[in-house]
Amino acid sequence: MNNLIVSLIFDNIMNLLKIKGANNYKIIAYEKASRLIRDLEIDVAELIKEDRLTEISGIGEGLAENIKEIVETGTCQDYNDLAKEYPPTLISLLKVSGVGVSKVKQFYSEIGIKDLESLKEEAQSGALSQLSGIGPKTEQKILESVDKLLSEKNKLDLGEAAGLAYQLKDYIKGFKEVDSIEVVGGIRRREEIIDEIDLVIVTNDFEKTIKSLEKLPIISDVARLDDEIILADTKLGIGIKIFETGNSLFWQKVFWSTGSKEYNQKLKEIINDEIEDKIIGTFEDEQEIFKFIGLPYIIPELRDDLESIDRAKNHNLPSSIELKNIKGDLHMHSRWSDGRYTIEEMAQACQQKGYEYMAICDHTQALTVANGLTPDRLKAQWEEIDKLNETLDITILKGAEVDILEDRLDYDDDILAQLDIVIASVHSGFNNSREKIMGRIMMALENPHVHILAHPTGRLVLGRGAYNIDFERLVHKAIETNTILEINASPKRLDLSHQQVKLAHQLGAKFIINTDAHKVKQLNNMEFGVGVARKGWLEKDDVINTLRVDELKEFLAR
DNA sequence: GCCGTTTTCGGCCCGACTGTTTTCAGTCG
Repeated sequence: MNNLIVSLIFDNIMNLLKIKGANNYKIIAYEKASRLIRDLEIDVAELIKEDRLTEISGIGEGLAENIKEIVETGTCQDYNDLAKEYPPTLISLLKVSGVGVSKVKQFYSEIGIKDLESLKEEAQSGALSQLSGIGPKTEQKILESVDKLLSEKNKLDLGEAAGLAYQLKDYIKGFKEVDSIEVVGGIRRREEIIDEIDLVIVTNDFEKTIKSLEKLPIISDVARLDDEIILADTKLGIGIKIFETGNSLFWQKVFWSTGSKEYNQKLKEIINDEIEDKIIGTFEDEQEIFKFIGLPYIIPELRDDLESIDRAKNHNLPSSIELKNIKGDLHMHSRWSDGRYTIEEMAQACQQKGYEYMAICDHTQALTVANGLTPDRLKAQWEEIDKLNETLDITILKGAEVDILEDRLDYDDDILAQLDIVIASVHSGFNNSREKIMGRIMMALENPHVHILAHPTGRLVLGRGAYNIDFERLVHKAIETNTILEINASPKRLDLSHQQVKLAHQLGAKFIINTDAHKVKQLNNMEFGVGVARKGWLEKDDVINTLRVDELKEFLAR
């Protein structure tokens, strides 16, 4: 539980150092350390105990001292000093689109703007465009972005929220007085944006549990709402709601706190009073509750889609795809472009997951910022893949994530024809007109060598809207050209969304679930992609990376 | 702030493109 708070404070230090205008390498050092600590498999407290912090490359004496201080006290002097100089609320301004360090400094020093609220006021009054370098267009753009950020305040994407929730679950599980705990609510339903972490616990000492929670550095405040509910605030902004219940009612509580409000209302309509009165016995699991009320089991992912209740009544629910059905991951990067691990390291990790196959799809030459591969470097990469295929117990496919440029793909057809798998995607011109961006995507879909359209809409969860696309037209073209639509499993993308998956599925599209991993750890994001597929009513056969390796090869050779 | 030494300092370093503004800050994977 310590890693998250260390990472958070280092992020804050990094941002305040940027605003202060500190040495860039110092900033990079904090940024890197924050990432290292966040991705660490074990708790930093363990490393401190064994005096091994500085064994991590990137953590020196100075950072190690700060880490120790944070683990002991929840903060560190370096951060406190910076926070005295610059209000930490300034960091939120850096997220505003069109605003960087220099504008934050300008806003703060010239008109005292120190948070999103005051920036909104000044932009609304027109005071912003009076400053040098800011015109009415920038002011308007800032205002729009600030409104969006304010509406997203204290919300996290599914990946961050679930990461925190799982850590909390593990931590609370260790309390002696706690018998059972489960993550429920939006995280269990696999909502893409989470505004509250919901947990159900069975504890025989409510007060003691609250006291233990208060000790956690990531938690800023714990309060008791009533006999059954604990509310807590976190330093990540998101709130936590903990439902306390007795042992005999644990699964009922899990059941009722998983569905959305509207969903539970509709469910109650079909559960008559007589049955409801009887749902007080002890159940072994949720399956038993569904059996008791006379419905087939409805997966948590569908418990905000009212249609699933009607379909359940008619015994017409899908046989939803499961994580264990996934046989391989076909979109990941290596050090050849902007990934952080070698092909061998990625392959070993995929092997450990029990995958039969994987594909390395590094970026192509136009994406210079991501060290995209020229055809010559691509061919050199093939030699490495050939060698690994001889020794490893997993099939590595040769692929590329080819950039969809203005009027062509980033590799010629003769190169594309030699690849096992071709993924096409847009990484430029996000603001193209509908006509232009659709023309580019249509061109890619029509290319016979392209198997997959990756992150088809370009949206970022809590970050950026989709390109200006005509989604149904895109789907129809994908079906016509036998191109697979990607469900990008990165919780920052979840692109397609579950609503789009449901629609495209109805239209007849086929899908693939890929992680787009740039690091070994991101291969774990597959569960979030599968969540989108389940929310989108998909079954195993709708998703091509559930095929066995020989079936997949046959499919790709088409 | 970290690292690696020709061991106590010097090197580390995305960069082309966009858009609004009038010279440069912000953006992208």
